[in-house]
Formats: sequence, structure tokens, C-alpha cells
Amino acid sequence: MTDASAANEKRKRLPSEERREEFVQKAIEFFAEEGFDSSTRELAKRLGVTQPLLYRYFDSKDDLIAEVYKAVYVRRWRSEWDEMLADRTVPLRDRLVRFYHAYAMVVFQRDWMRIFLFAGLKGGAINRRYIDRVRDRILEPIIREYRHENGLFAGQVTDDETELAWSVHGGIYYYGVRTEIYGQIPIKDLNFVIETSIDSLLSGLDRFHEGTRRP
Amino acid sequence: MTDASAANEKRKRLPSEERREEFVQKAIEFFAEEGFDSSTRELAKRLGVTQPLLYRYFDSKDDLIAEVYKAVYVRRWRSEWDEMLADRTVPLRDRLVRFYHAYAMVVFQRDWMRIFLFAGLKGGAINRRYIDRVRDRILEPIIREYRHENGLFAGQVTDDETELAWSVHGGIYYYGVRTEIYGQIPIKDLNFVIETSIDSLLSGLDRFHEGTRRP
DNA sequence: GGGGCAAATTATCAATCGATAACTAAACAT
DNA sequence: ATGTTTAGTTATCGATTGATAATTTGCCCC
Repeated sequence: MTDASAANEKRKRLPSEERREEFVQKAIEFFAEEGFDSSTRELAKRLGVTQPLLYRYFDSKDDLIAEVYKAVYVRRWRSEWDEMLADRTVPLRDRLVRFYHAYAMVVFQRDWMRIFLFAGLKGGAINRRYIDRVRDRILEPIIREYRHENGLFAGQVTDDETELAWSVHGGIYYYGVRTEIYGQIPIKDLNFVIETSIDSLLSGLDRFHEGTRRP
Repeated sequence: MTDASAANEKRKRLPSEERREEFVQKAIEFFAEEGFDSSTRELAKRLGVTQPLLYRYFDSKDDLIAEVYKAVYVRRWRSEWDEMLADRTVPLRDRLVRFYHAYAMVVFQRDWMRIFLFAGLKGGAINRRYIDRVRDRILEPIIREYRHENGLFAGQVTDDETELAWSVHGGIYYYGVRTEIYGQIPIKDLNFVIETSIDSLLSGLDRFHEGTRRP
């Protein structure tokens, strides 16, 4: 009974593309749990294959990690999110609540969050790029929609507005960190956090624009 | 020219207690930057001593890491914080702004934050204990002070209030993560984030207690 | 049914890890 | 000065790491 037969009693031979994808998916789970410093041997064991086989599909460990990043950050980003935020047939508050539920469905996953933290501590550019994306595709669109719904001028988003949106976004995100990373038993459910946070954002923006609003 | 003479040209002999403390302080910097999986050899090199010397002061690597935790989480906690929050000669809003400035001075440090994240990902109990401490010593006292200042009944803090406080606290904390961990250039300064966050908290609490307030 | 290609394994290397034992040398007391 | 103590070093062990080369085994097609 060798190492490789531990997981799959009968050794299967899979086509290249399919196998590679299987490796990436398991690598996400594995690295999310054990960190990127964990060994390729341990990963291979969980895959039920031998360690050198990984090097037929990936040039190096770093190459495999890069694939993990792509699978998590690029492929899990949903293009529908932009449309949800832009759909003016729905009142803004409802739109924001629904968006954050959809966003949390993807981001508030143990593997997503842990990979994000591990990557951030490794110091690559991935997290910085992701943060820029959040600002450009989520926070600034939200502010533009707020201005439109309240009949305000449609100029450049101000630093005040962006920073407020970051604070509120961070508050929601931190709920995910507390529950998924630190294993805190949720005090109130996600819906409560999202609704109160959105209310904070909207009334905060109201405060910024007091006096500038049409009657 | 040996390894050990790289940092201190002349090998000095320090008393035991002093030496140990020096090792712990350098270990904080080192592990904060490189992670707990980094080698004791590399740490020793930065200390300008040989690696086995570490084992005269600490039983094992884990023992050294435990000392790092203690130095960061226990010893940097300031007992004055409780008094700042409880000082009713100062209006609550000012009190909270001042407290969060003092708190951020300690927590928004690259080493503090990185050690906290590394520790959280390792999964020990330290972070959970710290989170409990934040709730018991910061968030719930804030809510009790809010109730007092607004003449509300002084009963048990509700889940709604606690969760709102977590959201706002998380928003402020995330500002530190963005600037210290992800290297984001601050859009607005810390004071702006604290003031708007405190305003969000207070008006959020106001919304929870609408109608219950004395005239 | 056997030839050929690719999937997968066995074997192994050089580097690095945490930790221990044995040795050296600096500081202090007498 | 000399002996005792202990901070500090040298040397080394066994385990583990990422990666490569050589070998075996399953599968498809003619």
C-alpha cells in the first residue's frame, strides 16, 4: 500500500486539463488551511498522488500558488455585481443590501478569506490590485449611484465619500473575518450587519451633503 | 569573520534577563516581517548571535513565539484606556475620539498587526481571547457610557448595540489594515476616519433608541 | 494485440529545518 | 592569580523541504 493509493484505491488516469484543475481546487483548500509554507508533499498526499507529479503540471510551487490566486480572486469575481449596483429600477438601499449579500456569499468563505490574508502577509501585489478593484468597481459606483438618486451633481467622487465608504465596507468585511477566521459565534446574522451598515453609509453621505440637496 | 561578529564587532556578554528581553524584541520584528515559519537561524543572524544560543533562553521555538505573543498583546495593552472611556467629565464623543487615537497609536503598528494576523491564521486561542477583551473592555463600556449620557435605562447591553459597535470598530480597524498591511496610501487621515466612524456609531445608536429617549 | 505516448511512480539530491551535545572563553569572587 | 560559573560557539543529528532524473504503467489507436 503506497502513499498514492491512500486516497484513490484504484489509480485513475485523467486527461491533462481536468487533472490540473483538480490540483488547483485541492491546492486552494490545502493552502487556505495550512498556509503557503506547507509542503508540496502534504498536498500531494491529500490529492492521493505522489509529490513529483505536481511538477508535471506546474513549473514550481510559486507557479502553483499563482494559479491558486487566479482561481480565487479572478475567477470568483462576479460580473453581475456591477449590474446589481447599477440597476436603477430598484431603490438604492435595496440594491446595496442585495449586492452585499451576493458579495458576502463569495467572499465570506473560509478559503477565500484565509488565502487573502496569507497572500497579503506574503506581500505580493495581488491584494493591492484587489483593493483597487473594490474601490473602482464597488465603492465609487455606489457613491455615484447615491448622488444620482439624491439629485446631486455628478462630478468627481470626493476623498471624504470614498473614505466613508471604505469604513462601512471594512465594517461589513470585518464581520466575515470575525466569523470565518476567528471562529466567533455570530451575535447577529449577516442581514442585520448589512442593513445597519448600509443605513450608516447612507446617513453618513447625507451628512456630507447637508444643505446641498434639492428640497 | 564569523556569523556572530557580523552585527556586534565585539562580542558582548549581557546579563541573562536583559539578553532575553532583547531576543524577544528582535523576535517580534523578525516574525512580524517574515512569519512564524521562518527559521531560528535567520533570526539568530539578525541578532548577531549563533542559533543554538536561542535555546539557552527559550525551551523551543514555540516557547519563544509564546513570549512574543505576551509582549505584544498583554504588555502593550494600556490600562489607561478604561479610564479614558469612563471619564464623564468629558463629552462622550470627545472621549471616544481620544480613545481611538490612543488605541490606534498602539494597534496601527506594522508589527502589531502582522503578528495579530499571523497568529490568527495559525489558529491558536490568542486572537479569540483578544476579541473577547475588545468586546468586554471597549465596546460594551462604550455602549453603557452612551446610555448613561442619553439618560437611558442601564440594563444589559443588547446584541443589536454590540454588533453595531463591532461594525464601526471593524471599519476603523480596517483602515489600519489597509495602510499598514496592504500599504495603501491613506486617502484621508486617521482623524477623519475616527470622527466619521464615531458619528456613525452615535447616530446608529440613536436610531436604535428612537422614541425611548427622554425629551 | 502491440506500438507509442503520456500519466504516474520510485529514487534521489542538495539545502534547510529545529534541536542537542560538547567545547571555549569571558566575567566574577576569593 | 586562579578557580568557578555561565554566556556563547562549533559541530552535528535526523527530519523535511523543493526539485530533477530515471523508470514503470495505463490508455488510445491502428
